[in-house]
Amino acid sequence: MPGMPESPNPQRRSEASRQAILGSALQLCAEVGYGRLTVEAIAAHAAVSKKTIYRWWPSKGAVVLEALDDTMTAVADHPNTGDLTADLCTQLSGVIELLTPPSRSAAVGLIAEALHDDALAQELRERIVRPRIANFEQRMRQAQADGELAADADLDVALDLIYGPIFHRLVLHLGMPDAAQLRSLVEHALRGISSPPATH
Amino acid sequence: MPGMPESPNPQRRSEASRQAILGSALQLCAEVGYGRLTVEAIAAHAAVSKKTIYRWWPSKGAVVLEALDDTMTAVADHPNTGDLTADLCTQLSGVIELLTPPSRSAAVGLIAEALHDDALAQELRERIVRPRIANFEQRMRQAQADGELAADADLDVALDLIYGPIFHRLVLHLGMPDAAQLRSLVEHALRGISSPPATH
Amino acid sequence: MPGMPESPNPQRRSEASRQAILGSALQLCAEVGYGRLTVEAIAAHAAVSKKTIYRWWPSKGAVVLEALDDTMTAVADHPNTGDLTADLCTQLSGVIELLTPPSRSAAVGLIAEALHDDALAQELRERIVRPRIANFEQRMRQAQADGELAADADLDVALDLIYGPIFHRLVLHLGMPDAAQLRSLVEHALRGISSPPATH
Amino acid sequence: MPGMPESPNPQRRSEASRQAILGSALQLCAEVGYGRLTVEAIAAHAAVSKKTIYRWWPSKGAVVLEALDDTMTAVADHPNTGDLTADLCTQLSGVIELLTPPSRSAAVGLIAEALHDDALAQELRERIVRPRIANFEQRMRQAQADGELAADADLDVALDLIYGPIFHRLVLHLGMPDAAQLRSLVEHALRGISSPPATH
DNA sequence: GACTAACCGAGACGGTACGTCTGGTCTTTAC
DNA sequence: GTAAAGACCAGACGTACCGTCTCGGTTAGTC
Repeated sequence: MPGMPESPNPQRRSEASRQAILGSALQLCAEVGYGRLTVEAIAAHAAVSKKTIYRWWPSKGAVVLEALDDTMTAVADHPNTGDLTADLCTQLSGVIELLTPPSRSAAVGLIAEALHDDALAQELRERIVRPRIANFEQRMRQAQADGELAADADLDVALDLIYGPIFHRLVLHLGMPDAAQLRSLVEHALRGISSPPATH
Repeated sequence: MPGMPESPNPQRRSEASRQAILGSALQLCAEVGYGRLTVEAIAAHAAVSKKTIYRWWPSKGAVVLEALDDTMTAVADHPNTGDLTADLCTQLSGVIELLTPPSRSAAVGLIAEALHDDALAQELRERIVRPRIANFEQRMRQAQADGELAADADLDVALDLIYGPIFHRLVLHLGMPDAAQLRSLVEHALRGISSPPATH
Repeated sequence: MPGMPESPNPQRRSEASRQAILGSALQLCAEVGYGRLTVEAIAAHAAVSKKTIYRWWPSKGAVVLEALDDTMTAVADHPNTGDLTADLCTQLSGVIELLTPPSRSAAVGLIAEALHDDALAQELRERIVRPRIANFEQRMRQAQADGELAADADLDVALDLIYGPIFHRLVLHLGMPDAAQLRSLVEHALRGISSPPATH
Repeated sequence: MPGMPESPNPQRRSEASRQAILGSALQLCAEVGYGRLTVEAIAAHAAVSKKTIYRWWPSKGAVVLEALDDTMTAVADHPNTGDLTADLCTQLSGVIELLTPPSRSAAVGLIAEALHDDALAQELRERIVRPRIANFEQRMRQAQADGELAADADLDVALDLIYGPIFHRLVLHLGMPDAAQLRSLVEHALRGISSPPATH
């Protein structure tokens, strides 16, 4: 029963207010950073009542998430040029851009907030993450069909090995990889999943 | 000149208060979660003046970081049984335990806060992360000496491939791997770094 | 443009909160004394946010002053039985009661605070003191019209001679006069002002 | 058993510290006003430990009282030129000077504090006020002997009528009298006490 | 001349209250 | 009946002083 907590009538909702709120959220997030972003400031900047925000979203995280979801549709999708390694590097570069710089990135702010807000975490996973994973798997299966990737490659492991390094570096503040490092990481990861590991 | 910002005289510092504060921080963090942890509550629980906390730490994040650092010394160090894969799994299990459950884990709270606090991020990296990386590299070099690992394996890539999956799953809320999945991940990762990838 | 510093909109003010705050202030003042009265305690006792107090009053003194003003309207007014001496004694007794005991009297606490808070002193004079002086002068002019008092008596001097002794005794802790002493003081004071002093 | 609470040995007391403390108290009081005067600031300004202050005085009020007592000895004593009215005006002018301006006067600060500190009030009365009253009565008795004042004049009433106006004006913030007003007040007061009032 | 008691400076400590800030709810008024 | 405006309760923030308490270092007075 998703969408349940909306008691007010969504049909009478002001689309103008919604747009103003989402836009203000992203803009302010870029200006002062997610941490210093407040519902108060969003309301003031969007010339909207705080009540209006709380009527439609449970928290500032939810606002930013919807804003991000809106702008991110069809962003960071996997290209398909026939060269899997290059395509993955391209897509990963897009993801890195989304997360840089961490202190001004709405996505990073959202990730941080979701770490102690289970409801937001769930929304983040279902609305933002899952679709990208699906898109990733689709591209990988294409690669298998094209013979670029072993047919028995474990796509779950692939996901972890390919995307892990970026988030590992993000949360431990080890610096994002440059293009060469990124390519090296992707190549090593692909090599790791190309066939089942030898068991002793 | 690290440690400089301490204007008060560290020699006259009350060790009892320090212990009470760090202990209370960890306990309350486990009880209510890092997000709902407050300096006020730490002070009350430790029977300590708020001033005493602010005298020695700049923020609640710094308190939790020091608490974590204290308790984590010699925790999560890399064992050496001669079986690299097993040892890595053992150590990774320890790390996973530290991060579970996310909403009650002090480490996860700290990670979240560091994402929008550059000073804290630096402290986190230097005091918590760097020593573990050094320990990891030491174990890996041992493995190379033992012939368990290719002598030319890139240890930076190894770090990303081995630890990446855990943090990837943490921040995108994909669930931590169980023992079998963990072993599979480690095996694939090790396979990925065992030799330079074939370039086409 | 008096009352200017109120930036919030006074029309939307909650009268219930105002009453609760003023009532709590007086009650707590009587219980613990003005010196130990805190804004924090007023807020807690009135079940009101501290912010609400600071929104409408600049200090605890201002709160107590308004509370006193509210309750004191039409209290300590000058009776008119046709016997000036008796009427003055009656009114002075009322004033003495307001100031007794000094350590529990809101009025005395206010007087003490106003001695080092110029803004409060001005409020005290204009809102509390001036109206009583006006009332006093009215009664005295009535006495002049009735022939009880010399028509050329200096009412400013009268004010000082009649009320001075009470405040003199209050601030130097010489004890308040009993009824007989009070009558004696009033009689001497009236005698002093009944005609211009002989100049040598 | 006065002087009892001094457990430390007064013989070993540092006179230099005592002087520094009393001097700093008066100076800071003049600079920032009694209300903003703190024990902390006195200690810092006198280059003295807070402990040393609390060892010898129970409160900041006691410090200021002693400082005042020290400097006020032989100040504000009653002159005797043979002209009672003039002498009283002279002495009253001295008192007024001590109380002006109220917000910077140590004496006024002390008066304010004593209004909610009974112990301080008692000290104030016994060490500062009583000696002045004795001195006043001595001068008045001299005037009676000289025939300047009726032999049966009530000196208690005289005290109230002569000093009352000043403290009345002080605490109700009505402004201090100028020389002419002061003389007028004194003349009226003296007239009031010159003989018992006519009773109807 | 060494001993020893205690006063001294310095300042960390447990506390209390301050006045400010933000979060999320509730009320009022205009459209 | 929805929305803007904004007052409200709640409570954490970081600061200022309070009065108490150790610390060494110094300075008497005693042996």
